[in-house]
Amino acid sequence: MLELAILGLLKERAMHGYELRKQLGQRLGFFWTVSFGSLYPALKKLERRGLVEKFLAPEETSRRKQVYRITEGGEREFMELISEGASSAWEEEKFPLRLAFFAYLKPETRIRLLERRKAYLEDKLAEGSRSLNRARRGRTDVYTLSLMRHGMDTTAHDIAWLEELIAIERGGIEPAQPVRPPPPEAPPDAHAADTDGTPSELQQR
Amino acid sequence: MLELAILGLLKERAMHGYELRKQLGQRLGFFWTVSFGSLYPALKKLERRGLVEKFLAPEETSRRKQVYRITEGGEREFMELISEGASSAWEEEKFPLRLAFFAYLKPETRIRLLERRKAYLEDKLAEGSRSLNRARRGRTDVYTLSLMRHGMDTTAHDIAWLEELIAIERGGIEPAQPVRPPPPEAPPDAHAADTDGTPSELQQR
DNA sequence: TTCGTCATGTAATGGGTTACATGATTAC
DNA sequence: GTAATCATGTAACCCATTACATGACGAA
Repeated sequence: MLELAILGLLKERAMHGYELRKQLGQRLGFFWTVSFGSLYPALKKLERRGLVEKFLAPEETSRRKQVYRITEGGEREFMELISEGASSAWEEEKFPLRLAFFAYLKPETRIRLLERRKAYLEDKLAEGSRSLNRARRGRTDVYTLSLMRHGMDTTAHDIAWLEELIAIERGGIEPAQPVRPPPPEAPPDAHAADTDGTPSELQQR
Repeated sequence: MLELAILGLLKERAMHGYELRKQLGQRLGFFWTVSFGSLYPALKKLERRGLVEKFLAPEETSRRKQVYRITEGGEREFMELISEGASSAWEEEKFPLRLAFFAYLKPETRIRLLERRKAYLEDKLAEGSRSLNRARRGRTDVYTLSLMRHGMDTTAHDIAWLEELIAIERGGIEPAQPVRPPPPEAPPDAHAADTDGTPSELQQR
């Protein structure tokens, strides 16, 4: 989970740990936040595996920022993780993360994943409705019933959202536009790092 | 988390591990499922702490079912866990579980918890809208944007649901009605007066 | 007699968190 | 000069999971 997120963000541009976490918070904060206690070790582990590499920003900035950049192996790993990634139980938690990097996938793959997720939620919904009936026959308390109903509402809403996304994909509206990583590599201007990590130069120039 | 769930279920009636898991799946399956690999050890741990106790169903069933019953200490622990339970980050995951046992709480406590949760979600929503604006200014890809919007929609929906629950509580409609354990339940000789001090005095109104 | 489901457990591992420690830089 | 926030890290733990092992019981 964390690894996918890190690789995905580093794919856009090189960053140091602290910034990585900030970005994560801004983009996926709704579903997901990481603590430094897991971020830094994860970064080290990725480095040992050769999926990311440090490129210490030169003299300029004297502080010990550990700026990381994704390697080719990392790019490969990222693609594998995101397009299939031996994941299971269709993605209860992980799905949003995957979606956040959808722009890097081919349209067919996107559709396939969206459909898969949809099928999973539909199953869950069906199972939920069986449970709800059972619960109604027994005398389940109001709170549990309300909880079940709300869960089902939410799931139905999620399904509708997926359908919308699928329709857009199929409509070929092709809204995708991956953020392009800065040309081959750009160690020299590491100091160009913005003052506050806000996505001012998050795009291609 | 698991402990609260176990205690809550055992409060209704004595059960063995396998059954506990089934119940859990039926009632909270929408949010939550447990594996045996965590259930059994948790049960043992609770027993060591004296919060539940085994009462091997006599000769009758010869199989080695380990039937557990909640103790008085367990009841106390349960109440503590559910009404405050040093929980943090208002309950992202844990809240539904808490709600499932709301019937055991006093109306004021219920309202307090609902309000707290609501406030938390409102904060989150506000923070989300800040993130969304920021994201829109930079050129964030459509998928991330859609994800953010969907997350906010869902949260808004959750808030509305909480408001509804709060209104019901305040309306004094008092729908609460803890599941009462079916009389004596177990084989004839469950002795010990009754399964345990349970909801009879729970529903003080 | 074989299959499904009931029933209990352990060992290894995963994937994160909290709390702590340390220090540089910036803004007031 | 002091507080906030930037920045990195480690150690101890938590809470669960997967995979495995074992076996009883009922039904086809």
